[in-house]
Amino acid sequence: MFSKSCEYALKAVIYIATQSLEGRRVKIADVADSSNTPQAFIAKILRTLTKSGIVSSLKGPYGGFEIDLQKMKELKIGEVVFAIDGDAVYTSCSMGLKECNDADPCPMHHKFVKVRTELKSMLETTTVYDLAQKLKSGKATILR
Amino acid sequence: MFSKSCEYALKAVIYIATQSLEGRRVKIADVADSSNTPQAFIAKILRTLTKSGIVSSLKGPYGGFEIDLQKMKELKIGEVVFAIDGDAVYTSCSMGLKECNDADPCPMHHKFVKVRTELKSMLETTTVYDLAQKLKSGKATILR
DNA sequence: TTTATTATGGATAAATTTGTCCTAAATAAA
DNA sequence: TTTATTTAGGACAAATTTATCCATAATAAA
Repeated sequence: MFSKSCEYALKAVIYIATQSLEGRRVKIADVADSSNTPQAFIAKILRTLTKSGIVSSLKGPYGGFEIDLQKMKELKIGEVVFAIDGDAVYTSCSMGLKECNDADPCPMHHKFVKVRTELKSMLETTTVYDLAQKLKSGKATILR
Repeated sequence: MFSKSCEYALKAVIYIATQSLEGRRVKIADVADSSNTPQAFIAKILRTLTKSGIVSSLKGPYGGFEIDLQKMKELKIGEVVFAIDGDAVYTSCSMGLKECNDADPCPMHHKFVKVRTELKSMLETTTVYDLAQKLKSGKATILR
């Protein structure tokens, strides 16, 4: 569904959000440990997320990553997915056709669009804040 | 969503079905041309589909691939997806957790399951015959 | 101002997926 | 039985994704 990079990004963003809720900035090593992702790899992904304005970063001692409360309440997980995987989830054809749309569809198009629309709406309505709450409350996990 | 191999498989199976409806067995080169897939690669995928019993093959002159009418009416596209990509579509966690289920979910689990259930039901109710009809009638394309 | 700390960035490596090529085996027709 | 045709199978190559490593830049505290 999503690339591995994107899966890592989602975990990282949600973890950073939980820590920001507690007023803590988190280091790369922290993120890697707490989201079970390879450190050097998640570091690279975090760069992308920083450039995209999804998280903010600070170098040096007491530095690290954070997401402010206002931001995480507005931030939809779809934006994280888009930052890493682009618009493939929204536009790509289930059979891999370059162009596939209502006017000129592949055989699966109409059925597939229904599912994709539901996915899209899920991604566009779920906020990072929502998910961070679930993680923080212990109702969900990010490890394993 | 699906692997490229799986996309190719779907196109190939639907194409073979349309030809079987016309009473024609199709050669690998045919399938490759008509579904816009690399020949040697689709050949390998067809082997898997043959082993899985999704299509049947015959060697030698006048040989090729086919799917009988009864079979294509029963065959759900989910079976094709499963033959190539395994059960990832049905079971894999959106955040990549090894285990993720109702009892021990990732933060996105409950929302994701809804989408996945819809996808699953689509895959389990759509037959190859349905899609072959769409292609045959010109209401859909498999090229581009 | 120096030092320790932490993100940034680029080069490179490993793993996986995608794609190609060649030979063998089976089959139908002549 | 021989030949042409077509799938089967395995080895190998290219491309992409995932992952690691090391040097640099920025920052806070001493």
